[in-house]
Amino acid sequence: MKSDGRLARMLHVLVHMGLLGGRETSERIAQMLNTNPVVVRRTLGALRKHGIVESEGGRGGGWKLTRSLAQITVLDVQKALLEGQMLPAPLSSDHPNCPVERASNAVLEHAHKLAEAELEKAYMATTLEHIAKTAVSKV
Amino acid sequence: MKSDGRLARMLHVLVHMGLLGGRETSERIAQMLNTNPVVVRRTLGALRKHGIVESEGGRGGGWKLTRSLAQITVLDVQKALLEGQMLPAPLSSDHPNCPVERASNAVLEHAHKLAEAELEKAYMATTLEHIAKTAVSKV
DNA sequence: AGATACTGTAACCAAAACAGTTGCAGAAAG
DNA sequence: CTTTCTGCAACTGTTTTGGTTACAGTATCT
Repeated sequence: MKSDGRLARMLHVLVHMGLLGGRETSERIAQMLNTNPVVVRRTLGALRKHGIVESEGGRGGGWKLTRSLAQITVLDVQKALLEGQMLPAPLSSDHPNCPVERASNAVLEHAHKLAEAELEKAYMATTLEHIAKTAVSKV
Repeated sequence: MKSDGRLARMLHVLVHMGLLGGRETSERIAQMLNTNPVVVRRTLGALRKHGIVESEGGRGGGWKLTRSLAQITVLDVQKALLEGQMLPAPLSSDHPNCPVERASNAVLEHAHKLAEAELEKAYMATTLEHIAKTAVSKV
């Protein structure tokens, strides 16, 4: 399974933005992430749609958090990045009428729903401020 | 995120094999899954390495379960198909020494471990016989 | 007004993972 | 010694993420 690094990268950069306090350009954020300004705009754009950050064009523009680190949970960020389910069950659809396939799929779906609930619970319980404090205390 | 259909397909076909009782060729299994004999051999090959099925070459050969459906759990099948972790945390590794990145990664890792434990528990609690009975009762 | 410093977005290419396909070597039964 | 199987390598297609280039739009400064 392929891991999608966007969540980790966004957590990383949002915490930095919160700690710095001001507005940051895509260029500077890209340097924080060892990547490209366009990738940053692409990904932060998804967060903007969900009201987590706001952007301003033109000279002196850039990106800023719309609320404090304490008011943003990991789940907020994840939901902004994901279109669909967080942990979709990998079902088969080769024979939709086969009762065996349906029974297998039902088992997988149930298990994934349990795991997803656990993941969501953990994500919801963690704010970006918590991450920031952990990081600072370990410097 | 991309869903890997191998687990669902293998559950499907293993239950069929268990219900039929005998030896099945890659050709017939491929028809059950609407796919190709080579894909079947490739995937069942992973299960053979873990002792879940055995194969015989030559005329009259094919694939057979090594134990009963009641003695195979979904987790057994999943472990046979997966090399690494079941639910790897999608971490970032852009700045390994940055305490913020490390704190973000730690949070993600912890949450995924909880979810993975839940998934593993559900997989371990479900045998293929359970799937077979569910399917048969719903015919 | 016009240069400058930003974002927004489209259009590509690259890499990774799973799936599908062809081709052929090897083995076992008839 | 032919037929019927598996085993395996090699190639292609597809999807998803990431990286890059290019260019249009916008706000600020002089």
